Amino acid sequence: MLRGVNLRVTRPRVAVLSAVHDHPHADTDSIIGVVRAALGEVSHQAVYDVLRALTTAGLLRRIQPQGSVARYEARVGDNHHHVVCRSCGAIADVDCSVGEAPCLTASASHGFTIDEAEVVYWGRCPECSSALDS
Amino acid sequence: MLRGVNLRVTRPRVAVLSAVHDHPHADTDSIIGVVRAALGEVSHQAVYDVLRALTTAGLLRRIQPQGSVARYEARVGDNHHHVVCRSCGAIADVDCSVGEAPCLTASASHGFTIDEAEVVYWGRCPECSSALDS
DNA sequence: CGCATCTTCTTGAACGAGTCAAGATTAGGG
DNA sequence: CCCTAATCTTGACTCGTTCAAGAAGATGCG
Repeated sequence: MLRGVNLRVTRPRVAVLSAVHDHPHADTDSIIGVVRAALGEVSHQAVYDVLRALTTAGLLRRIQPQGSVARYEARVGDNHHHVVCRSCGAIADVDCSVGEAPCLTASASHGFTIDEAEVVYWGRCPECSSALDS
Repeated sequence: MLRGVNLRVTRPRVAVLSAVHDHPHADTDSIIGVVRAALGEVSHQAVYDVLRALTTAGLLRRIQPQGSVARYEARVGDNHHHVVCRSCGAIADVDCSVGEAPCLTASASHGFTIDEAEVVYWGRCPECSSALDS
């Protein structure tokens, strides 16, 4: 999998990759924690580095809703979006609601060449919703 | 306008508000610059404070595409979205392409109560597009 | 108009995510 | 097995943003 994108196979890389697979939408700190649990001491720099390398290679996707730190997920290339909870910051996946490329045709694009539409739904997760009612 | 939302009318506030009106999508630093040009010395803290107050009051909207610092705009409540240039970071407004509330109906919302859909289009602005061709 | 009060601004320090840089390690090809 | 270039470690540092304490200013009332 790493070889498929011309990257050397190192222990930190394998660990980061499986960490993200096992913990979708995890922030960098959590990933560092998981990786350290698996490998022992690993520098945060290495994790940042690996995350960037994998993101650039297209194996990971970086998401960063407002007011949150960077998070990573392994689902790539399937054009899905995210729901973010306004109170607790939980993130869930949402499949594209209107076909293959949702809203990709902006009405007035000002001459921009658009290649991607990113959608973030804001609301409250079930837990926070019911917590508000009580 | 400020009184309408129960905020005291101070020189920094007026200056910030008109700065954002005149410079849509400006980042905080630019706003500080504009405000200082108008008023003389103003602390960055005051600007941050005012921006937050106005955002909370609903007079401004804060946007923050990935890899960019916070930006503010005065168009609120009309459900429009943004195109962001991948190379130079320029931002332009895009009216909602599919009616009042675009994509607001996610297919599988995981029980989330959704109240807003935020759309960011990624691409290249006319300048950067042609710069790439040459 | 002047005063009391509470909000807002100034000053200065602190925080945290992320980045930069230099040198030690290590994976992979020959 | 060895060489070379990519990768990891260590540690310092940047930059946007926030926190805190005290001074200044706006608003309402007499």
